[in-house]
Amino acid sequence: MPDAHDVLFRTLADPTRRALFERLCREGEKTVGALTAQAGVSQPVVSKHLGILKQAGLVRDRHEGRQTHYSAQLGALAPLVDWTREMAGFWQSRFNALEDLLKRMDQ
Amino acid sequence: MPDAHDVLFRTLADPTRRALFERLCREGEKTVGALTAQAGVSQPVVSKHLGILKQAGLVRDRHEGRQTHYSAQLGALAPLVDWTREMAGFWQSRFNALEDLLKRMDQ
DNA sequence: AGTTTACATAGCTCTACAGCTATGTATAGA
DNA sequence: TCTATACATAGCTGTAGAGCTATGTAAACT
Repeated sequence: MPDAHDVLFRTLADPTRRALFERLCREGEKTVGALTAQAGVSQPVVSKHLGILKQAGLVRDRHEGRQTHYSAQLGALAPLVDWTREMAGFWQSRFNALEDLLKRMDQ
Repeated sequence: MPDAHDVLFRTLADPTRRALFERLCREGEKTVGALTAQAGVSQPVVSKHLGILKQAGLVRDRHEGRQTHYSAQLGALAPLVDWTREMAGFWQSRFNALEDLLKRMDQ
């Protein structure tokens, strides 16, 4: 039974799938057709990726007639942020190459 | 040519490899032997994973006699943090399920 | 009812890669 | 120098999964 980090990393590791998620983040809700038009892969492949993103909790779907609208669920990224913070935390007292990183995280 | 995000996500997607990186973050510098003893896979596999982590910039190696000491390079996680922040940014004006996330990121 | 459109599912192939064992290389010790 | 130790590399096998085409399902339109 893979943990939350596992699912997130594995889901986002595929470039095509990550690109779909990024588009949904940037441009908001999109239909499968609209996503397919720019994805560079076939419609079944897009549907499959969206299914995997949905399983990971990264997207929601909304049915409207025969269209399905997908949208990103940003909250699902929380475990990833936590993991990064945790790794950074372990290191906090060791090096200072991480100052850059912490500056980024704290904005 | 895969970009930095691609390399990071793909590198961290493997559980065995991510576990190695996590141990190096938690416990600091370790030899290949010490890592192998707890990894649950053979020594060549550990060496291979460490090589991949090194290529991704996530670890450094230091040779001392016939031992090789590996240590985590936290700075390499920066692109991942930036990516997450970017995705969050795109959404900032859309939903507020992300308030949780931003709270975490800003500490 | 029949057709078209939108998406999902099924079934296949092919490649990437994680794991193994065996071997190579280099350092430490006898 | 000969052996033992520590790690890296080579070569192989098995499997997960990303892509495809073909087909299924369901809604809109005529």
